[in-house]
Amino acid sequence: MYAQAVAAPKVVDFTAFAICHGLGRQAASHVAAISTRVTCTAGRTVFAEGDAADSVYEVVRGMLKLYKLLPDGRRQITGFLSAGHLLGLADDDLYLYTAEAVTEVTLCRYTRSRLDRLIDEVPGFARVLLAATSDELRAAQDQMLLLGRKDAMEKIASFLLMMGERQTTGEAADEIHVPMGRSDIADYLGLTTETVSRTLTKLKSQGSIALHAPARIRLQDRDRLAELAAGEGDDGR
Amino acid sequence: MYAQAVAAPKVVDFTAFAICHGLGRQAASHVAAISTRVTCTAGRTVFAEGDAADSVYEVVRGMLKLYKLLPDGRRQITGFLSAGHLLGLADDDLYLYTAEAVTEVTLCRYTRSRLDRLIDEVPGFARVLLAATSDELRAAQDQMLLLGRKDAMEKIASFLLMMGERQTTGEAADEIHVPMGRSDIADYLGLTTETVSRTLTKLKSQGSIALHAPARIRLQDRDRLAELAAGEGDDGR
DNA sequence: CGCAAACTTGATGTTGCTCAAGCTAGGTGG
DNA sequence: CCACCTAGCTTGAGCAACATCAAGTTTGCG
Repeated sequence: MYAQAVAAPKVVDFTAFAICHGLGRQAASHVAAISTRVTCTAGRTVFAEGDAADSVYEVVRGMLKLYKLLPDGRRQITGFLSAGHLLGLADDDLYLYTAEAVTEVTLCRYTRSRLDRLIDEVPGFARVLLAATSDELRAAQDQMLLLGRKDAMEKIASFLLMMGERQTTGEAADEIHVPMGRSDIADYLGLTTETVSRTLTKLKSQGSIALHAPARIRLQDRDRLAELAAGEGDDGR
Repeated sequence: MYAQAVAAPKVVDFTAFAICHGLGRQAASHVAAISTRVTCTAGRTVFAEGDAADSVYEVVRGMLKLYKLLPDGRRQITGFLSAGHLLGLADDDLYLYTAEAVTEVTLCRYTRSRLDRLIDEVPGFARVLLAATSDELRAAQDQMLLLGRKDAMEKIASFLLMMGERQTTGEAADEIHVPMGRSDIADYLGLTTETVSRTLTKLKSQGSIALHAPARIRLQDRDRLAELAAGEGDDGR
C-alpha cells in the first residue's frame, strides 16, 4: 500500500487533496506522506457500520454514499460524497455508518493515528478539518428539514437542484448526470422508489424537467424547481 | 456586557466551560477572557436564521432549541441543546437556524473574531472544537435515520430514551423531565402534536411509560422502549 | 438476441395529517 | 379563596399522501 503512494505522481496528488486546502506546500506534503490511494468499483463497500474506525478517507474521484440501517433492513442514506469530501473523521472508535461506492471511486486513505498526530504538528490543520466537518453539519441540518417537513415533490425538487449545483461541468449545466439509482434516491429522501419515479414523471409532464434516460435529467425550469424545493409551489403540485 | 463577565466568579466559570475541556488552566483562562454571560428567559430568541453570525455560544445551564423554517411556517427543530453544547460554530457569515430558549438559559458568548484568533493561538483548541462539531454531526446522522425511516412509535421511543440518557440526575433516573412542549417534540420528530400525544397515550396504555403530568414522564420499561426505538417492536405497535 | 435488473405505472391499503371538539392545569383578578 | 380564562394537551372522525403489492416496460450487459 505504501508502494501505491510512491508510484503516484506526487505533485499532482498534493494539490488534489482538499484536506490540505489552504495549507502551505510543506504542510501539505506532510499530510500526503501518510496517505495511500484506494480504488473501489461501483457497489463496493469501503467500510461498514460497526467496523473499527482506523482510517479517515478523502474522496478524490467518483461518488460514495453513506448509510445507516435499521435491524429490519430499512436504510437511510445520510449523504452522497463527491471529490473533496472527507469521511470517517467524526467516527471515534467504530464507524457509525456504511460507506459504499456509487460509481467507481478513488479514495485517499489516512491512518487515523497518524492523522491525529498531524493535527498537533501541522499548524492550521485542525482548522481545515473543523471547516470540513462544519460543512457536513450544515448539510445535515438542511437534510433534517427536508426529511422532517417536506413532501415528496419538495424533496425531489431539492434533490435535483442539489445535484445540479454539484455538477461543475461548466457548459451545459442544466443537463445533470444522476449516477445513483432510484432506490438510492429514495433512501436519501425518505421515500420509496415508486414515489421517486412517480414524482419525476409528474415533473416531466409539467415540463420542469426532461428525462432522457433514468440517469440523465435535464432541468428545464430551475426557478420552478426552486419554488417547489422551498415549499412555495402552491399551484399544480 | 463586559461588566457581567467581571462580576461573575471567574474560577468557577473557567471550569464550567466545556469549550475548554482538556485544555490547561492558562489556555482555559485565555478562552474565558473573551467570553460574556447572557441569560435568556424561556421562549426568548437568542439569534434568528439570517442574522449576522458574529458570536459563538455555549450553553451553561438550561435548554435551547435550534430550528429552521420553511416560508409557509413549517418548522424543523434540528436539536435540543443542554449544558456543555456549542452553537453557531458552523455558521460562517449568517446563522442558518434560529436558537430559542426552551427553559431559562444561561449562555456564554464568544465573539467569533476573537475565537478565530484563539484557534491559532491556543494549542489543541481547534481539536476541542472539532470534537464538539463531530458529536453534533453524529447526532444529526442518527436524527436523519429517525426522520427518514422510523414510524411515529419508533420516533417517540427514541426521543424518550434520548431524554432519559440526557438526565444525569443520578437517582430516580426513570422519572424524566421533559421541558419542551408537545409541539416542540412534534417539530423535532417530524410529526404533529396530535400524533405525539396519541403515541404517548398508547405507550402509557401499554405500560411502557407513565404520564404523571405532560412534562413528567416515567420510563417504566426501558427495554421495551429500546426495542421500539430500534424498530424491533414487531408485536402490538 | 436473451436475460436480469432497474425503472415505471397501476390498484389498493394504511399511517399519520387535518379539522374539530373536549379536557386539564396554571395563572389572574374579583 | 375561588371562579374564570387561556394555552396547551388529549381525543375523535374523516381524509390525503405516500406505502405496498403487483404488473408491465425499458435498459444494459453477456
